[in-house]
Amino acid sequence: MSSPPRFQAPTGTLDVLPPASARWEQLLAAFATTAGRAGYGLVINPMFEDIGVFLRGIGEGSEVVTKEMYEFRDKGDRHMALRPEGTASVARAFIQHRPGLPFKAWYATPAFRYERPQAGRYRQHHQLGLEAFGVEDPEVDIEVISLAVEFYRALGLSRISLKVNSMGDETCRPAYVELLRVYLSQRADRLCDEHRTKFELNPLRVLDCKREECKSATEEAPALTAHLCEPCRIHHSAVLSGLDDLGVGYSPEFRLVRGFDYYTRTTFEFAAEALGTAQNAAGGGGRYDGLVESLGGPATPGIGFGLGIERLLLACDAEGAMSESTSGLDAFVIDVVGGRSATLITHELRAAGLRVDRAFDGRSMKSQMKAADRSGAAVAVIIGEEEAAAGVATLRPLRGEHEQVKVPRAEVAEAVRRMGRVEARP
RNA sequence: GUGGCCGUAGCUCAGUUGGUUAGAGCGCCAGGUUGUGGCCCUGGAGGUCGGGGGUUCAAGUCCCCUCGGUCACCCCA
Repeated sequence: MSSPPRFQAPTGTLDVLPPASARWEQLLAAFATTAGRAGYGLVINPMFEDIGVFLRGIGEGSEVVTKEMYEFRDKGDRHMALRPEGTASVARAFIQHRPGLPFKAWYATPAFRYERPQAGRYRQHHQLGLEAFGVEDPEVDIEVISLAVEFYRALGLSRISLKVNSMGDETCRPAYVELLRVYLSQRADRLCDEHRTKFELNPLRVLDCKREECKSATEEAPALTAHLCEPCRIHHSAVLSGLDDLGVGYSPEFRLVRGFDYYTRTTFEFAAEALGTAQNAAGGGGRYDGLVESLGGPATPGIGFGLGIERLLLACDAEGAMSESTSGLDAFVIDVVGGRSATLITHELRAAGLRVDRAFDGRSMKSQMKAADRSGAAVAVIIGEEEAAAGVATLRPLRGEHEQVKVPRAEVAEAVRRMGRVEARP
């Protein structure tokens, strides 16, 4: 019947179909709840922007921007790009609309990066994130980090580790980078092949290098956290003590260098320890006090957090968290007298707030019963010749110990509710 | 962008040293059971063997190219 598919999802993209998509719904609902409870409102943003938003926002020192961005010219010859992450365009919207401060927002968005796909890495992935603009107080850093922790916990994930660092600011970072540059130049021969010649470009990257040579060469390297200016030092220690006070476990990690240029002061990253794959970052974020200004807005501090849905679900799989649930249908209507009764009854039951499906195409009772069984519904509502003549419906429980009963048409909704409630569904 | 491994039915796979009309299990549809799902039995639908080219009397099987998947590097969610 079918020839080989002419079209398929582009490399590195994913189709998420039911029933697997049910977990996406749960995940989104859980995130909306966590963020909403803390006063963060949903922001819906374009998936593409003038490319400058990302070049100036995320920065040209980031490979996500220089090598991986989907860029194009539209029919008006505007140079656009698909968003590679969420924060820069939320910042752009903040500048454009000037909402009152603090501006606390959350988002769910696809993100696009042209890379070779592998476990937990796609060309289109989906991010959940939240941002707080206009607050310099370290207490908001603690809020953002703890909301992330709370979200992981809400999903039932336990093997998530947290690393925290500070990137300093424009006062203390340049001096530190120079210090690191000198340190590295004295040990250049011990660095990995790539960084031996390129460490000058971005010395911070060497700290993050996974190769053994770089790791051992930087073991004794000066830490930025030890060279922060006084305001950054006070900020950083307030964040750490706040996490302590909330009982949030973390490890300080002076090697933690995140991929976007906009970070200042607090940066953090969550790793899913249950994932044995190379891509185990389950989320991360940090403070970006210079971002709004670099996009042409008023100097406004900010901090945010983002995570990738696909990767988070892999972590859930690895931990056995958030397993797929059944359909949750309350009833399945079977009609062997033409199908119109099913139309009327499903309509009534749905209006009564029940979740109800049915079969079409006038199939045999046996076939409809099979469909009812497969649907996961708790109860089959059967209309045959007898029921149609008598103005009743037969209710047959599909799980559990109830007896099959006949009820008047007007009482079907109530009877379905009764039958479904008593049987605890797994 | 670089490298390893892998592409046979919707899914998981078998297919001998190249040898007739390519198989199984699960799933799907129908029947056994003309008013009852799950278990069982029977039957059916479903494949241009990822695509293209080549070698050969003969290719799912060998060779080349290509597309896709997967894992790793790199980078990150």
